[in-house]
Amino acid sequence: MILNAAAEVFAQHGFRGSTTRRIADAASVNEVTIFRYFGSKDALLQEAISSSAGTAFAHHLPSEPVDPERELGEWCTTLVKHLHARRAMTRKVMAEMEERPEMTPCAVQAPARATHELCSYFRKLRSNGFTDEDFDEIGAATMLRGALFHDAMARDMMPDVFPKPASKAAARYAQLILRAIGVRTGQANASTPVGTKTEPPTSLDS
Amino acid sequence: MILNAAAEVFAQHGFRGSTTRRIADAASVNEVTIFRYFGSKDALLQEAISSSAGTAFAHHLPSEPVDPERELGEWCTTLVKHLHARRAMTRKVMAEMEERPEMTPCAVQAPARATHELCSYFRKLRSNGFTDEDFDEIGAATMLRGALFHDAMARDMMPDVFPKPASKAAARYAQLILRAIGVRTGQANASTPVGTKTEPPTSLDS
DNA sequence: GCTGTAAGTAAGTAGCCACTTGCACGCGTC
DNA sequence: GACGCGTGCAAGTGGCTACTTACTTACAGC
Repeated sequence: MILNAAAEVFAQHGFRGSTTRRIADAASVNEVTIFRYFGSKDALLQEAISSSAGTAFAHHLPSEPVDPERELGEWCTTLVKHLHARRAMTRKVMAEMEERPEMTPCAVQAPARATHELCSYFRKLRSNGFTDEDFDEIGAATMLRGALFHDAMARDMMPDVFPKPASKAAARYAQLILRAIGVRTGQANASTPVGTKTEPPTSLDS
Repeated sequence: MILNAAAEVFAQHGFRGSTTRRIADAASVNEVTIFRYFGSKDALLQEAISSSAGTAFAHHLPSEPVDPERELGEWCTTLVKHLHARRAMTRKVMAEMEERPEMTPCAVQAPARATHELCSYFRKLRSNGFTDEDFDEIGAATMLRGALFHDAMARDMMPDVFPKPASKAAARYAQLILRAIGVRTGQANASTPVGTKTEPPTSLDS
């Protein structure tokens, strides 16, 4: 399908690098077919990107918290996987924002929804007595989302400065944010599990 | 100066959008001069980017913590300003990483140093008795850096989901991470200051 | 005044780009 | 078998791009 091919080529090469020839090759159609269907490269990529961004993140936080550490940990882990799978596309859209601002609105909806969901979960935590602190849920939600976003986007550029293993990092961020808003978590605070010890931070640049 | 002009054009338009003509115009020199000096567009941009990334982040955390909330808050605030000022360049470098991996190494040094500095500050906090928890300092440092990075990169794309005002967000992240690692902070936990109340999160999508 | 050097100017080359045109082929319908 | 329809193919257009060449101008030191 042409749209999928266009989205993949865009994720790899960005707007200017997504030549109609490359997209046609990736979609195994003739270059002319693209213009017959979509009229122009701009229209094709616009549609490809928004249809690709439309693929929503399905996993939801429970409406009534039961085991915050587990629930939030799982949610964060799947969200990071989702973000990581789309990191190439996200990077390109963010880089192209200044030149092509018409791309952004669709790309922004998903993260906005996620932050919103986090906010109301945090509020539920407070109203259900998991914490008695009067914390700022927007700040906490944004901070957690920031950590997840950063991990998904930047880990492959500089793997040395991220907590390992990658599969457990998201749960650790979740634990930290729960502690920050005064929710008691099971273990002390995520000391490194035995056998997968992270190297001492003094050797970061090795 | 040609290098500065090239860095600016690249930050605005990315690699493929940085035509030698554009750079020459921005630098107010003749296009041919560029080739006489640098030989090729690739060489010019490579040099421009690494020289621009070389501008280090000067502000340092104290080697002996005294007032963690203030010290860390100020450090985070200036770091976010620094990241924010360079956000266009950072976005482009990240987007171009897959196609031009030779750009990344220089862009990665600064954030690695910052994380490293955070780590040792956190360790000092523990050894100096500001907290008695056995927290994972790499996780905490990365989380904080992630929040700052995310704020600097994404706030202008989706300002609605970030804590306001922007100038105080960094200090709030700092407060949250301190709470997460068990350091007592002055006020409860950053309830919104009177008069700049953030809107209720239910109206996020308005 | 001569010379070397740094810079500008004008023109051109070869290649890629988005996009267009015209024509051919195959396939299902009536 | 005529028709419409979807698609492929070949070729071409005008514009941009990196980069080159050949020549000119301006200035500084001797």
